[in-house]
Amino acid sequence: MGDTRTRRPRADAQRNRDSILAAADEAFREQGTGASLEGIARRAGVAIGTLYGHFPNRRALSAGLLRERHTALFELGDELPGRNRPLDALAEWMGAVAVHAAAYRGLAALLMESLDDEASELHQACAQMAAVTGALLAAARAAGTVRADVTGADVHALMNAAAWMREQVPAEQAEHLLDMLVDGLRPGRDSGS
Amino acid sequence: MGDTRTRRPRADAQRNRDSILAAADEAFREQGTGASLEGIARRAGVAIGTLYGHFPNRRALSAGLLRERHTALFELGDELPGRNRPLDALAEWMGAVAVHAAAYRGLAALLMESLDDEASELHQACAQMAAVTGALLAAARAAGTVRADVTGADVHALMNAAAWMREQVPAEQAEHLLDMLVDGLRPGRDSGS
DNA sequence: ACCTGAACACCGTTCAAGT
DNA sequence: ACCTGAACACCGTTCAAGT
Repeated sequence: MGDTRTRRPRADAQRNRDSILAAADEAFREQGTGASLEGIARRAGVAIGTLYGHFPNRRALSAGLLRERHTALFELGDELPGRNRPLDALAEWMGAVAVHAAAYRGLAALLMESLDDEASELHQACAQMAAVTGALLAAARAAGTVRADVTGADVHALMNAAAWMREQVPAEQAEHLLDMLVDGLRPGRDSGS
Repeated sequence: MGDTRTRRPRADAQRNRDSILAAADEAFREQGTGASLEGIARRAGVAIGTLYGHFPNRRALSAGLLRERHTALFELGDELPGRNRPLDALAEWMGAVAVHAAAYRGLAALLMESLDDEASELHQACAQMAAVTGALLAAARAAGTVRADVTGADVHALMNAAAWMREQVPAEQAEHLLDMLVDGLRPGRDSGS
C-alpha cells in the first residue's frame, strides 16, 4: 500500500503544468498546433526548459491538451449506438469527431498521421477513435445502410477531412458538406458511371 | 512599336528566377509549401535578397511555381464538357484539381483561402478554377444528376479536401474516397434521416 | 525533483551598399 | 536594374547549473 503507482507531483510542478496547458490552449486556438513554444512558455510564466521538462515535444503537449476532451468524446461514442439507427449514429459520431478535430488548426492532420504511427503520443487516442468508428460502421453495414466497400480507415479520413474543411469555411457550410460526405457512404443504385 | 509592354529582363535575372523556381519546386515537394526560403535560396545559389527581389512573399513564389501547371489544368477544363456526360465531366475535373492541389503539402489550404482573398497572388487562378467548376456544376444540375443544394463553393471545398486527404493516405485509397465524395453529390431518394 | 536561462543552430524579412 | 549579405528579431532544442 502507501503510495500509488504514479507518484504525486510536487505542488509547484503541478501548477506549472497547468499554466502551460492553459497557455497552450490559448495559443493553439489562436495560431494552430504550430504555435510558438517559446511564446507558450512566456504566456505561462515559466522558462522554456520547464515546458520541455513536462512535454518533450509538440505532440506530447497536444496529447496533454486533448486528454479530457478525448474522454468526453469516447463517452459519447459509447452512448450513440443505443440511441439511433446505425447510419444516424455513425453520422453523429463523424460530426462530433469533426468538431473535435477542428478545435485547433492542424489538429486534423495530427490525428490523421497518428493513427498509423505507434510512436505518436496521440496514437492511443486515435486507436480508440478507430475502434468506435469501426463498431459504428459495422452496425451500419449490417443494417445495409452503408456501401460494403467503405473501410474504417475511409471513415477516419473523411471525418478528418470534414474537420479540415471546418477550418476553412463557415460552420453552416461545413455542416452541409458533412451531410454530403455521409450521403456518399450510402449504397448507390448503380455503381457504374 | 519597339519594346513590348513587359520589358525583357536582364539575362542573369532570368537565370536567377529560373534557378529559384527549380529549387523551390524541389523544396516544396519535399517539405511542403512551408519549406525554408533561405534553404531555397541556398539551393538556387543566390543570396536571400535575390529571392525576395523576385518573389516578395511565399504566395508569390507559389504562384510563380504553379503558372504553367495552372494553364494545363484550365485547358483540360475547357475540353471536359464536350467529352463526357455532365456528372462525369465534373467528377474528372474534381479529380484533376485534387491531384493538382496535392502537388505540395499545404497547397490545398492555400488554394482554399485564396478563393476569397483578392490580395492573394493565387486569387486569379482560384477565380478561374471556380469559373470552370461553376460551369461544370451548372451542366450537371441542368441534367438533374446533382443535388440542387450543392454550390460551387461546396465543390471547391470538396476538391481541396480530396487533395488534403491525398497528402495523408495512399493514392489508391484517395481515389476511392473521391469516388464517394462525388457520389454524395448525387440527388438522394429521401432527404430525411 | 524540478526549474532556470544561456547557448547553439536555424529562420523570415529588410535594406544599405555594391555592380 | 539587379545582386549581395549583414543586421535584426525571432524560434526549437539541449543542458549545465542551480534550488
